[in-house]
Amino acid sequence: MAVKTRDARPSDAEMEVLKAFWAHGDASARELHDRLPAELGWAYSTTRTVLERMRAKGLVTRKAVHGLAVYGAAEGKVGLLARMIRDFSHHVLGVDGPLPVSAFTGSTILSKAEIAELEARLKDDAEDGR
Amino acid sequence: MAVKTRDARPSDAEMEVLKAFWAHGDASARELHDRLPAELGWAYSTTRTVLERMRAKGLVTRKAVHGLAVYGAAEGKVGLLARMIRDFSHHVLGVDGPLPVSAFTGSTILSKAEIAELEARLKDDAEDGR
DNA sequence: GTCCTGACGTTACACATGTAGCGTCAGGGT
DNA sequence: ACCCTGACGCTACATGTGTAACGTCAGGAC
Repeated sequence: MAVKTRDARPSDAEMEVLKAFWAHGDASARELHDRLPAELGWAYSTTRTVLERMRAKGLVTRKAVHGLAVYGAAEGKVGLLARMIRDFSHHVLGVDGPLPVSAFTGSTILSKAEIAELEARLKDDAEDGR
Repeated sequence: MAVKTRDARPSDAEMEVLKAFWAHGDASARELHDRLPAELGWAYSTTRTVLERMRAKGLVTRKAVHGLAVYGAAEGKVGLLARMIRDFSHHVLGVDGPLPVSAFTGSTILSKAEIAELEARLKDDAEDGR
């Protein structure tokens, strides 16, 4: 519970990586690269650099499995998205109060249950993240 | 209607400027600077630089009024926000279809009418902005 | 034992962004 | 006529981001 994954705002490229982790779980750099959408057109080295930077920022974790480096998202999808949504709403839309997430029903990366959880979080912790 | 204000995604700092324009209308660099929230702590020169970069990107317009440079938002609040929301939703949340904006009712920078318009736009043009 | 291959770490480089200073020129005050 | 002030244009510089190559080392192929 003492996860102090405080801020760390993922960039666009980083979001792609996170989505891949959320969708298919932890992976080695090579596996991750292979599962990233081909449209990105990244070179393998690009994938690795992005990954390494994310590790530096604490966005992904890394553990050695039989000597192979395996990465994974450091923070859960819902938690991170809650923060990002709050940020966006506040800062771009000027919305302050708790906002209904009813809007995101069509999400391809969130299940019904996750949306419910997301809603709960957005309603909840509005006064802690620095 | 041939406004081709295509993309141009405003950064955080740029959003501050746009919000100021939307809230109080066109202004000279000095006026704009004075009306920006003091919490930003920008130096006047910073305001001017941001403004100039925005002009380069086509985010703001500039006209000389009696020799004084007066700037203004190039694109309407609703239009720009519609694009930003679509972007965010798609890219961060993986939402594709038309999304209900019902969520943004608490916005301090959007009126009821504007939210309605926003909703219309989000529903509408989903296939043009390259 | 030698060599190839793939994983790793390190470094590079261009452009965006946040933040700000310097030099110049014109108009108004005295 | 001269100087001050403010507006403008340019330049600067650190950090973030997108994108990628180079060099090294270990384990398996032969």
